Amino acid sequence: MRIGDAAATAGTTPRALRFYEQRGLLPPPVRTRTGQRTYSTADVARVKIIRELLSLGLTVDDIATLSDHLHLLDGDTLPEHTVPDRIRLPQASEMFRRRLEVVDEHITRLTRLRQLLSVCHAQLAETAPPANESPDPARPTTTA
Amino acid sequence: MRIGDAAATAGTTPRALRFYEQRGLLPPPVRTRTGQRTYSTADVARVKIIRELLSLGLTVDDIATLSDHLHLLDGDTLPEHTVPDRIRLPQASEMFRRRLEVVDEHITRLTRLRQLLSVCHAQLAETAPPANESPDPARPTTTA
DNA sequence: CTTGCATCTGACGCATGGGTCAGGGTTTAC
DNA sequence: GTAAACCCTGACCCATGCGTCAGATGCAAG
Repeated sequence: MRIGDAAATAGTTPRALRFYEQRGLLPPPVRTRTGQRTYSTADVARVKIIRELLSLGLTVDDIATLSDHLHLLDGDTLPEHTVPDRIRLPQASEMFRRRLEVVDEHITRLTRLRQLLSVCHAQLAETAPPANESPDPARPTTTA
Repeated sequence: MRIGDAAATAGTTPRALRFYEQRGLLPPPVRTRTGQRTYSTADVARVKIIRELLSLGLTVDDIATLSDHLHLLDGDTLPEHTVPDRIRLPQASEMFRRRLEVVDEHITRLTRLRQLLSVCHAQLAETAPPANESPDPARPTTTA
């Protein structure tokens, strides 16, 4: 599978795959002797995971730090590629901790923002002719 | 009050104030006849609100759209400056609705991410020699 | 063999929220 | 009166996550 198909299958673009590779999110893929990248379905799966993590708010650098442990997620079965060292494990663990803190903080902030927006919205509805309003959707759908 | 003091009082920099002004978050301030900007305490209050909203994740453009309604928040008492029209009210209301949706979505995503991180962290702790771990911080501190 | 799409590398572009000069006037303090 | 500190505008710089072009090959089809 060459880069175009791989990218399409993963729901992204060739450019993104090269970018991920360059930034260490993806192992350097097997090349044909003429230099064309070839990807396996495992590679594609990994790309999907990467996209998921990005969409969740992790940065490229975060994911690069994690790249040797991505197999902990879903069906990703790619071998570790950059470093086999256990030395970075505590570091990764630290990163998780810090990330968790940041995420918790974000959630807190967003919850406050939500409240604020909803107050503004309500006040606006009072002073303005009611156009088309949705009844206050109460609290965030923490259904996840 | 000139720009330096105003910025310092609001906890930011002169550059930021000029930037907010340029992007329509702040009304063009009164100038001395030599062209220096002067700010009132109301202006400063508004800057604080702007910073709060930014820190909550609103973009500059969002806040610009809201700028005529910022007085709904806190003690902001600046007059509306760009448009007195009521025409944009429904639009602003729409914006609030959409923003609320986006925020809710973010909260949902972040909550998922949080869970994911916490799983990874736990698995890492299993396979790795326990260096220095914090006991799983459970759920986001929704203390706000 | 030739056409035409896919791929290669390298480099510059975009939006965000400002930081940081550069080159020149203003205000304040001694 | 003169230096220090502040302010002015305009312009370029940073990191992120790619998009987009340019010029050169590669590959599959007729």
